[in-house]
Amino acid sequence: MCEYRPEDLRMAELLFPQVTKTPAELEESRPKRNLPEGAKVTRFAPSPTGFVHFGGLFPAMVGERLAHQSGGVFYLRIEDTDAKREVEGAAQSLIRTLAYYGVNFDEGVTESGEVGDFGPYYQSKRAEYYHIYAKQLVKEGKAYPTFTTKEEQEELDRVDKKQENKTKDWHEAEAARKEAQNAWRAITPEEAEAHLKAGDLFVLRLRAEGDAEKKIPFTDLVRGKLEIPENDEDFVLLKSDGIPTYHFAHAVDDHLMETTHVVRGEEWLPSLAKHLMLFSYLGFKLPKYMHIAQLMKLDESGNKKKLSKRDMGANMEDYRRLGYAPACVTEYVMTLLNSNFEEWRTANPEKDYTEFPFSPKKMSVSGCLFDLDKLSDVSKNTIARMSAKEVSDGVMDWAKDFAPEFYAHLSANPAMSEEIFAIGRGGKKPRKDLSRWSDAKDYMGFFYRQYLEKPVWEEKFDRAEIADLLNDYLQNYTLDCDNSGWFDFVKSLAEKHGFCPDTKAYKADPAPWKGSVADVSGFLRLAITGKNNSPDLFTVMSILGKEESDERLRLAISACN
RNA sequence: GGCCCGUUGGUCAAGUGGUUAAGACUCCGCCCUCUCACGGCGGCAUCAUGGGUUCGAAUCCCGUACGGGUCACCA
Repeated sequence: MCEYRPEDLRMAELLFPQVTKTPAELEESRPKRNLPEGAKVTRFAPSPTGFVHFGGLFPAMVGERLAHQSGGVFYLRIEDTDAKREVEGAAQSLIRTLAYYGVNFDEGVTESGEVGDFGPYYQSKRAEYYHIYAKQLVKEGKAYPTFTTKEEQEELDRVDKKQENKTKDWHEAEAARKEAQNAWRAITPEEAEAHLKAGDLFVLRLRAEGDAEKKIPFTDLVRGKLEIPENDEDFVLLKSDGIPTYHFAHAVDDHLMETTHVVRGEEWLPSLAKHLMLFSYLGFKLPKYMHIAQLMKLDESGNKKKLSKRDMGANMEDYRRLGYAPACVTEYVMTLLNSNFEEWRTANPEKDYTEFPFSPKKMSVSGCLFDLDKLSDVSKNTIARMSAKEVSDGVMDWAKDFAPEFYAHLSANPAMSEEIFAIGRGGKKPRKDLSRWSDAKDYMGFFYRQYLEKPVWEEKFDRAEIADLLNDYLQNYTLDCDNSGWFDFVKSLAEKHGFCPDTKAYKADPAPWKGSVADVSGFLRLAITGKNNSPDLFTVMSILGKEESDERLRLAISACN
């Protein structure tokens, strides 16, 4: 078992003189999870390079659901292994944004610091652990260093890899890779020592004994059975600054943190072979994998493309500004995650979405298009299920930050705002007027005198006639009755002025009439709300009160001239 | 270019060898109705393609096309 070759031992000492522990000793000193059977441990492991976008909320919610629905643990690990790309404060804003959408962590990096026994949860603080395993791999002859001088390194840093890939000659690149791989594999401890003395930098590479022609059967929890070629690439484990690459960090961290289910985007599928090899070389138990489909958008030429950070609507902060309630967004994400969610929702309108039995197997394998229309629809339904208070609070909360003037009106009389949002709420056929908080002003702004528009009368009616009618109404109406009593009054008023009280009769034979009761209601509506559409007029006037209604009628009458 | 993954209406999709190929969104029409919103009814429109296997294929196999991903000391 411990039959190491002397040159490998020598190499290990040369490269990692500071490492004294063995993996076994390390693991002995680490805590172990003690979770019930079936409890899943998942993580969200972003690199702190910017804001959370839709494509990030996706896997985060999957991990959260999986863990919490099984009584397990969901933790946040920050993959800050690339100092060059790191953005100041990204981790904190990410935590806040996810919390806003109800994605909360049990463990890991939090706003108030690190929580949990399996830390550190910043990869940049875990160098010690990576080096212990790295040294072990060198001892076993499964890893070797390749050296570059500082100058060569600077040159490499200058290359824009993305650009290079576009114009690359793939055959040439592959041949060069193989050649370099073979040359460096033969490095002796003596050569390494000379490089180290010269101050050269090294990266540690895995000695990959794989054959790309051979396929490994693999089962992904989302995608089912897959065939992946064995890894034959001596990929980098440790960069020249001693910090691990994603691949190595993934293996070490998810092993030590006892992750049971790795949830990540399907862009990782091509590197899965590397991870299988690493786990096997390190003797780690392989976690279950879920590679979830990317969210797509339509580009100019009509092709689907990965939704990127730059895209409009990708930044989760945008949704707050645009007035989408977090509950609406999570609801929409759930419909994308599991297509039977909508059916479940119809059957369980009052339940929290966390009660839905989420299933990885029901996730789509092909990337779906982000659909704003659908989001709006889901939002309307979600808001329709909320209480008047929730809606009123939601609108106010939004307006406070993004429409201060509107907020001033709302907050001056929150009770009235709640009364307004109570219109048509509840019951079997609730109104669905709002898909976003920002729709509120258009919908109910007219309640506030400042937003009341001047009536624009229809040309086909005589202004004097309208004024006369409104005047008659003003002198004789009462709100001291119920809706149907009020409408009976409107009908009688209509008839008195030569308007048909029955719209059906009017449609059948309009000739004897000036118009119908619908037109009369229209005059009143325009006078009271300044608009052609509004919720039920009687309710609107009741909320406004007799005094304000009277005043508006007077204003409208004077606008008839 | 190599490798991997995918392809059911405009969008999201159900579907696992026999279905009139669900449902939701969008759009259109009608009904309800004092307007709007809601609700009800109806309509448009789908198995990428060519070969097999089978009594029978959206479903299984092979090829083709198309789309996506990936091939860094980025994650």
